[in-house]
Parts: sequence; structure tokens; C-alpha cells
Amino acid sequence: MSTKRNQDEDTKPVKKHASYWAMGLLLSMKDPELFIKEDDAVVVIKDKYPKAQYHFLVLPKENITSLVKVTKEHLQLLKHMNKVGQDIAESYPNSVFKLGYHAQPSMSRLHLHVISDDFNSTCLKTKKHWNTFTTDFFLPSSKVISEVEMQGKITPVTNDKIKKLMDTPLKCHKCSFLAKNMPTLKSHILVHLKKFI
DNA sequence: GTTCTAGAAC
DNA sequence: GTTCTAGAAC
Repeated sequence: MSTKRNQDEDTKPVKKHASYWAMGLLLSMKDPELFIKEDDAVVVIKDKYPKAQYHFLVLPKENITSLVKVTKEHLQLLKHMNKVGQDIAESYPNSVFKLGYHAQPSMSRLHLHVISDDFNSTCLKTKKHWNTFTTDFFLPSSKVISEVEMQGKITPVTNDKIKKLMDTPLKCHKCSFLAKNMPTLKSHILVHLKKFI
């Protein structure tokens, strides 16, 4: 028989590090598989799990942890990120792009999404994925810039509002179609794909 | 952010 | 019985 030990002491939870996965963008920025280009101020990478045919991220080299840290001092940077994103988008003339920020990103460090509006990707799987790009959870880059210009900062979206946005019924972003589930929505959006001769 | 999977929904 | 969603992850 082994000596009885104090289980509470042995299994006391050890304080964990801040979620390792949330730092993933730092690794992605250095991943040659994802790297697109860089300049003095920003790095452009492919999203590791693209939610559309084309899905890029523009990240400042300056460590800005999130949108709520953005001030008027960052206005030039925000405009530059937008310009870099537009340039990327224009290099794919057959697609329409959305440029914007998630109201409550999972990944640390500010990142601008540059994503084609087909949303046709095997990596787009969940209702949450869908609603982060097709509801007001997605803050267009132009609106973020004008809000910082007008009030010097971004007003955070409340957790209650976030929850409601994530609960938005699955609606097609291009028509009034309401899908009963994700597989139905994913097959429906194929209808809106540009047809090539 | 993703993966995994229990149990809800069908 | 199978499909699909939603919550835990030590």
C-alpha cells in the first residue's frame, strides 16, 4: 500500500501561461509558407486557415495588441494598412474584397483582414466563422479609420452585442436566403460565384 | 484561432 | 441511425 498523500496539494492547479495559441500570428508572420510581403511598417501574410478563396492579413510590425489600443497616433498606420490591403485586393481583379477588423479577435496583435467575398473555403466551417465576416462583428477598415479620426479611438463593442451578433441567423451575404444550417449555407453561396467561360 | 466529441437535432 | 452544433481544452 502506498502512503496516502494530500491530493489537493498534488493536483493544485498551476497558473497557466497566457494562451499559447493566441500568439500564433507572431509565428505566422515568420512562416515562409504564409509570407507575402513586407515594408517598413507592415507584414502581409496569408491567413493560415483561409475563410475564402483569397484571405490575407496585414499586420503592423509595431506591437499593437488590439483595436482598443489604437489612438490618433496610429491613424497614418491604419491608413497605410488599408492602402497595402487595397493593393493586394487589386491584384485579384476577378474578386471583390472586404477589408476590415474583427470586433473581438481571438488572436492577439492587430490584424486587418483582406478577404474575397466568395467565402468559398473548406476552412469556413462554423456559424461563428460566418458571422464574424458577414455581420457588424466585421468592422470595415474605412469605418475604423473615420471613427479614429472623429473620436480618437474605437468604441469597444459590448460583450452583449458580440453575443447577439454571433447568434445572428445564417443569412446569405448576397441575397435574402436564410439557411437552416452551415452545410446548406455553404452549398447555397456557390450560386453567387462568378462563372468563367 | 483549431480540434475533438457529446448530445441535440433531424 | 446520421448529421450537425457547441463547448472544453489542465
